[in-house]
Amino acid sequence: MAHDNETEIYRAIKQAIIEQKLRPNVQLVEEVIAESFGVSRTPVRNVVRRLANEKLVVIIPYRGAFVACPTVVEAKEVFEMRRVIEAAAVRNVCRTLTDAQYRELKRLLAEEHEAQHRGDKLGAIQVTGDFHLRLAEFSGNSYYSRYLEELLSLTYVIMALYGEQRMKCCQDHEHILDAIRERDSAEAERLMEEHLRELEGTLDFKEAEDSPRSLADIFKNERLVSARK
Amino acid sequence: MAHDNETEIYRAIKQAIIEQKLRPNVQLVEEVIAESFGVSRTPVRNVVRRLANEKLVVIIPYRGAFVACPTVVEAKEVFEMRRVIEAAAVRNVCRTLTDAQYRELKRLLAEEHEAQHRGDKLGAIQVTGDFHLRLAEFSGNSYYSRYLEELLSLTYVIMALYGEQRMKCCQDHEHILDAIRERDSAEAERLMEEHLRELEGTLDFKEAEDSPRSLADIFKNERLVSARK
DNA sequence: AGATACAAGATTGGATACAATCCCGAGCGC
DNA sequence: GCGCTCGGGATTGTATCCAATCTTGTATCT
Repeated sequence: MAHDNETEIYRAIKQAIIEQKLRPNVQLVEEVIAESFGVSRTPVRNVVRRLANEKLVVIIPYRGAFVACPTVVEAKEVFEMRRVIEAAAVRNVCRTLTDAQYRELKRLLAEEHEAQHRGDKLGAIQVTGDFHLRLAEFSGNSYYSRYLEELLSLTYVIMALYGEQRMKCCQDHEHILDAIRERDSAEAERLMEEHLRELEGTLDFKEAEDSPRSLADIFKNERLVSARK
Repeated sequence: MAHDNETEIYRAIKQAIIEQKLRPNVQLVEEVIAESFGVSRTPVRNVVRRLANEKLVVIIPYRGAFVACPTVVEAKEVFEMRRVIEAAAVRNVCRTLTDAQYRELKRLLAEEHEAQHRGDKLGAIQVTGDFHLRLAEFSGNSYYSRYLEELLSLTYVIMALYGEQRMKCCQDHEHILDAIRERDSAEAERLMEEHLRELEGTLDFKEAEDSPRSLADIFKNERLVSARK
């Protein structure tokens, strides 16, 4: 597979969702995507279905595929799962981290710091995600990275929906990496969970509690408003 | 979606793999499956791709789809992941178990006991899986059940490959359920991890260490055999 | 005026036809 | 006899075509 068409389309759509070029609830019309990539609908369909499996888009039969719009409950599920998986992953990494891996993680933190310094929020978020993902990859169990990749994509969408844009977790990451370096798995795990809890804590679920999730919800609210008048 | 064709095909293939009617490394020829279901290749392709995402089959481009044949390393990854996920799930269940849920789990244990008593190994294994899956569903976080369903299917294949056929975990399950009933989350978690470790321990990785993993390996062995003659 | 029935447009879902790729064996040259 | 090349058969991958379904706009009836 020299350079796979489907993979290319997959990455492009996923990236567009992550970068918020494709906002939640936006419809992904197969033919439009197909034309813009110069292929037929078939591979696009495959990619969309794959994204649906990862819960990044929602398919409504005979209606279309829409960028997912996670509810507050779903968002909390994602973060809980991340805590479970990443805590276990970081425990593993404490046992196995090599010097080369440490340097790479250190490099990512530097990148993150730099991106944050020059105000590149999108870049900072991406690098942050890469840090977590790389950590999971270093855990020596492919499932950690497989599942985390899915959860990370959803995290991006969730942060776009409910998040403040300022991130201040650079310190957290350094502390985690230090603990790993010291082989202190209990502390590393604790820091990781705390870090993810903080990240979840920066989200504003209150205000967006009744953010329109589906069109039906929008109509429901409309009716209530006019009934009250 | 009254009764979805694709879901039906998906369940059938998955069930066949679980029941070992489709053994590891067997090729899933799209047209054959399509004909036996009276549909075209299109929905079959979708199902096969989905199974590939779940690592239950492996797709080799322009060659075909084959029932997965997990290596020893992959098998250990699956069990490690199950420990992480199910430990967390059972912790949650300790906080939220209702009477109705308890009765259902109790009923599953009775079914398991009965199936084991009449020597229905396949049925016992299935019910055992249902117990674990139901537990995950009761955890209140859909990701536990989503991921566990995937890991369970792979567990079936792994046990078919490396497993002794006798299972003796009925007691384990009852102890776990008791601990949950007592709201003793630490104990329940410990028992669950121990149970999964025991299950992994019954597998015989040594003997099957060099079991053929891919078709290429099979062919390689064939050649060696004929070369030896 | 409001509601309902119907038709047109748009989009997806599935079937079919064709192209691309791989495996394998026969034939050829050395 | 051995290796290489080329062609046949099988299977997957992609494009295209038609059917099924949903949405929306319009006309008609009350």
